[in-house]
Amino acid sequence: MGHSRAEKAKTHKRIVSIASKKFREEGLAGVKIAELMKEAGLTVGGFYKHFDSRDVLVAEAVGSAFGGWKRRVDAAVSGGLGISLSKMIDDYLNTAHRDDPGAGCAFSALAPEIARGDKRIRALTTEQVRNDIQLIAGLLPDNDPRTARSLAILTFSALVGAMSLARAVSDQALSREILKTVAERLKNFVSETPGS
Amino acid sequence: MGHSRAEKAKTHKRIVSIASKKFREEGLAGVKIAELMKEAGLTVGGFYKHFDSRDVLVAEAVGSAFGGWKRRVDAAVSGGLGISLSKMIDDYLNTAHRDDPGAGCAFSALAPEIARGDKRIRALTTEQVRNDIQLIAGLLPDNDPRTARSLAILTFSALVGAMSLARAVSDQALSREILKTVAERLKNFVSETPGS
DNA sequence: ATTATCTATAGATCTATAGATAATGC
DNA sequence: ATTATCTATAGATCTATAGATAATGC
Repeated sequence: MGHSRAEKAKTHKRIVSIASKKFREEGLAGVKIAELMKEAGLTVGGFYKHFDSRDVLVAEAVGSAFGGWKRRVDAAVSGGLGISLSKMIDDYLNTAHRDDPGAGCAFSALAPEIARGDKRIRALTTEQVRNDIQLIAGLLPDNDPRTARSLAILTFSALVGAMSLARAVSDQALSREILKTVAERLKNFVSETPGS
Repeated sequence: MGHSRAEKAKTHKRIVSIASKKFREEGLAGVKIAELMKEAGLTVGGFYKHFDSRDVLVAEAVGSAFGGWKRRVDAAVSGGLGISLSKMIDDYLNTAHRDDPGAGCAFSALAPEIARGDKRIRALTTEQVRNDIQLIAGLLPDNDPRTARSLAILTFSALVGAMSLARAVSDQALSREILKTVAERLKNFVSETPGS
């Protein structure tokens, strides 16, 4: 017991990171504080020196999940020679992402619970949706900005919906069909749509 | 106390109906049995003569939510002169549906919780997804069956994703933009896509 | 002296059950 | 006699807090 402030900051980040993963895996309501702290190598008692309440952690962890996804895409965009929309779609709609929600998109894992969430979470979410729409629009072939935005919104919706459905069904063939079909259709669609 | 068997059957249906609504509104984890029974005009004690466990009710209520949606679409299809895809899209992607999840589509309200659910719920869900894909494919202009199925899967995914996102964001203008844009794009898309 | 974490627990809540009550249905 | 519902509660669980402990940091 009794650690430095630097260590406390590290601990804080570790708790948030684990929570972010667990919330996406088990839902915002499904994660217990004691369990979470244990996974972080700590005990329940310490929790409230890090967060005023459970809800504060939820907001921080959801924000962290958004941040992780953003960093990942940003890295892909600026890292190599940029990322194509096609690559982004394949990076999203695959079975690895489907089977590891804890490391994946927070929208497909948590959207309905976020919709029931408090102001803070929904504000974070609004900002993130705006960012993602612009990000996808930027990856589209050079349509006029309005068309690009509109196609980006459709693409984003289809990605989130396809992953949600692919996870909800128990038949693996149907699940894969959903991922594959939506990926193909989105790629064709976007490249073929005329500029208005 | 002490009622007829016919009344018990009615009571059972009433509990399931209220549960189905509440689960879509508050999530599968958010509904308390005592609260639910009170809304049905009953008390907690009677619950377990109707359901072996809470999970049994969840499965029945999710099935009921699917059934309700199916009846609604079936009625629309056979009722008038049939329903167009365009009508169906508008019937789904509007603010009334967004603001009343309890009476709406179970996928956009519950998909991530269903994905974490038990076998029974996921089996029900698989069947329902299959039905909905076929239903949407049947509403599409006469493409070949494969194309129709593929477009139906994209359409279904986009509907569910758009509603999920529209509910998750707090900015009303953005929320409406998502609904409106996806509705328009889907309508254009489907009518313009060549038969392969 | 301050504080990061721990142990222990109060208080609230939720599922499920036991036993009582008042009807139905043979 | 059977049973649909009620009242009451046991048992489990979860959030949050109180007070102790062992470090840091002035």
